[in-house]
Amino acid sequence: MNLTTKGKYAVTAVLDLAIQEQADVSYSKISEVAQRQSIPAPYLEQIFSSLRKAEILSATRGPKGGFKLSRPKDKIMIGEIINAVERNMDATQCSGEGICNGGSKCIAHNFWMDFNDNVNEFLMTKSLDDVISQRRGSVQLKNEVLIATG
Amino acid sequence: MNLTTKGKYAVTAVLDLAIQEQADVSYSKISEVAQRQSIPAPYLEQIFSSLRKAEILSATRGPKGGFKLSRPKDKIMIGEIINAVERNMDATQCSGEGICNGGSKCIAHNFWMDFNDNVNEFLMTKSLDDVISQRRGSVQLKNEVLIATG
DNA sequence: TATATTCTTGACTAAATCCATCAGGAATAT
DNA sequence: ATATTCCTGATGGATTTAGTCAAGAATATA
Repeated sequence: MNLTTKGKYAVTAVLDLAIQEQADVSYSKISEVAQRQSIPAPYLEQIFSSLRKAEILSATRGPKGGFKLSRPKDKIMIGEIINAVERNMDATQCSGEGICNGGSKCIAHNFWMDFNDNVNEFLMTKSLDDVISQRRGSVQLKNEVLIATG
Repeated sequence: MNLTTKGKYAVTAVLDLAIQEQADVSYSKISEVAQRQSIPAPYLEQIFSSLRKAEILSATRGPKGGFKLSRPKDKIMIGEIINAVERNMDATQCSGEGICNGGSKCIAHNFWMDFNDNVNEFLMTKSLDDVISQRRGSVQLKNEVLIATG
């Protein structure tokens, strides 16, 4: 599994756009976002390019142009952002193909599949809105009911 | 966050030792484990060295020597193994120090902390025994009650 | 229309990290 | 003694990461 600076920058930058949207700013320039979030601007250029291709952001060129979210902030999941810019979020050694020990599954294969499920469940159920609102434990997982004990 | 071949080899190799133990084999040689699990032997040497220092494995030298688990297999958690050999399993950009945006916390900081908690909870509640027994959903998480709906 | 502005694309690079290999030494069983 | 096995540290090639840079295309505005 891989979660690099690139993916973290991506999440931070998209969160920035979501916050701008809350403040009624529609388009933000790369240079603005880069400065606010301490991200190298030319690097953010690359990252936003991927996010636009993944239809998470939309862009217009020229003066007053920039980037904005392509969907409401409760409809964009953190996992989407990461998948758009990261190379490989799979934990299995064999990319899920089950050939991790000489053509067959290694003894840890199913464990890493479960781990993948866990990570994906977490990342795909957290929206930009959830993160901005600092909501914790607000997501009701499949087959589970949350009961406060403290 | 980082989960590399090294960490995956480590988990596989320790699972191998746990399975050997079940078959009443006490000590296994590096070369044996390496061959069974398709892991380069000199690399596994490095890995086992770290695991011994972390007191997950114990070793004896000489003929009939080798490695074995230092504890029962239900008392060794997968997360321990990974922590012993991987460089950095922290997802925050600032190693948790809260200096990810010019001295203060970036807007994604708390999210990555939650993500860390999620991953650690998963990895630290799965023992070698759990994985070998293919148990799924057997772990009751804090503040949660599992209720089958299907 | 001219111009400044902003995204768009692709090539490029230094540094870091990963994934090992290898050699020589130390301990131990027989 | 000797063979066996772990122990340690140095080394190195390949890959990936984390950016930089330059030239071009689209757009708003005067």
